[in-house]
Amino acid sequence: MSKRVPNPKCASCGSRHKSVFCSLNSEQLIELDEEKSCDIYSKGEAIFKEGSYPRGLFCVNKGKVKLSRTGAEGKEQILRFAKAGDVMGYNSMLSNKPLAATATALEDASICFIPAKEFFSLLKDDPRFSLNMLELTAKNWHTASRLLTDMAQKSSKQRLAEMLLWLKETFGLDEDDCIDVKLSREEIASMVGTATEAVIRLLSDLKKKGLIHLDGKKIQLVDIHGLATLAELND
Amino acid sequence: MSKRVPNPKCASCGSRHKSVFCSLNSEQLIELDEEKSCDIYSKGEAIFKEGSYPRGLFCVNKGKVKLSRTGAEGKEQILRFAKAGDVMGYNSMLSNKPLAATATALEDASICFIPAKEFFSLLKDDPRFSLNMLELTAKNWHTASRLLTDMAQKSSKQRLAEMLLWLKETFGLDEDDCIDVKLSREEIASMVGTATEAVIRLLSDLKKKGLIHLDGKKIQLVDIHGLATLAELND
DNA sequence: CGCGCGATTGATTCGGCTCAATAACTGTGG
DNA sequence: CCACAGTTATTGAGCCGAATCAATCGCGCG
Repeated sequence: MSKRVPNPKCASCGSRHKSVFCSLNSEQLIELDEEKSCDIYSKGEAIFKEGSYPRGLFCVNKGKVKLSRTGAEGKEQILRFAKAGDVMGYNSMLSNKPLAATATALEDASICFIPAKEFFSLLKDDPRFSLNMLELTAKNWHTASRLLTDMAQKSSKQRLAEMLLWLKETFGLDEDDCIDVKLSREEIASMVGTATEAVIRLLSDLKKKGLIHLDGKKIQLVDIHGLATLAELND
Repeated sequence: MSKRVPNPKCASCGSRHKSVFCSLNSEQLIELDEEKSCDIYSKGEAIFKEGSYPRGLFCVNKGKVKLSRTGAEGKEQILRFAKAGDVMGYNSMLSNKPLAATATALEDASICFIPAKEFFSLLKDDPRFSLNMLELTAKNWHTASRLLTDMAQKSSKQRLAEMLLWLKETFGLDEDDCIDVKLSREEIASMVGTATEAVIRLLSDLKKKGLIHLDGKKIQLVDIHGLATLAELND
């Protein structure tokens, strides 16, 4: 399945400056290059699975990844996404708990792997890296607390509108204002926390109201402000 | 409202060894004692409010605190609780975002306040403290991801059973196997993410099934294993 | 002892889930 | 390049959990 490939160099990684590794010096980057490895995962392939213990940190070099959790009846719940420059698996290593989520490639992706030893050595020796990681985990909490509140209090229509805006923030829009990621209706449903059929009906509803346009998996955001209003207020 | 009181000493704080401060040496503890302050908040009083920026870290010395967030229509959603030894407000400081939650004393509480400067100085100079904080924020994520999945997928009855077990884990049981915290039905509802009336009906349901006993605000857990089964499986 | 908020119960409504049937689409091999 | 098989998307009907609204009860507190 996954295929080992030559390491891309951290120093020339376009995403480094937006990542937790932004503060590393060239010496640290060279060490990282020596210790890490890199694999290609094809679309749909699992990078790691919830419940297991990771031996290191995963960092997305290229591609899009969904992080999801399997609920009581085997139903998937998407927790977040990762794209180039994002790291995964750190929560599990830091808390010494099994991985809370499964990571799956949404498209062919190249993922670097940094052994735990190297990760902890950075944490111990570089306070700036520690602070970056703390900032990252703290932001996660901020996002999670909002999601939790929304999930508990908002209607599925509001949540869908919100998720569309979230996808826009995460992946951006292409030249046609379409959300730049391909997700199945089922995957959207497991973000919103509802049934696939409901997503289809709600999307078609939003289209009818002129807030979005649909063309297969492509979702064009027509009225972003309208979506935001819908997500906040009721109906 | 809140009343400044003489600082309790960190070194003699019964909760220190279970807290993020467990690794501090006596010198660091003395410095902490000098920098911090301590206030008494009475039941129902707000310790801090979501949306504002904290000037430091809050640490519960005595008492129980709920951390909640106000949703779109002013409805409260309880995110977590804090008790002696727990710290609050760090996510906001670390991510430089406004506080995501409001902290309210559930009973008269004594809360220490550690100025941001001192907090960041500890983070910078003591890698063990950084690691403790990282472990804490990472565990938060683990909990939040489970809550999120449950909120999205489980029935309100299952969530209620789960919350009762969660309260047991957090606050423990008294000599009568009653959950050792007093919450209104409304507060329970804003944990579970449902309406007050629903909580009442569901609690009475659990009582009928012999899983719990009720006596006013006191909730006695009769069949913990049964509750756990209910929380996991369907109905 | 009475007031008022929190708790409880009942009736009704509605959103959203489930089940079922069809249609559109994707990739695969002939 | 087309036919086929297996998904994935869509639509419809019916049902159920849970929210809402309304009324009463009971307990704690002043």
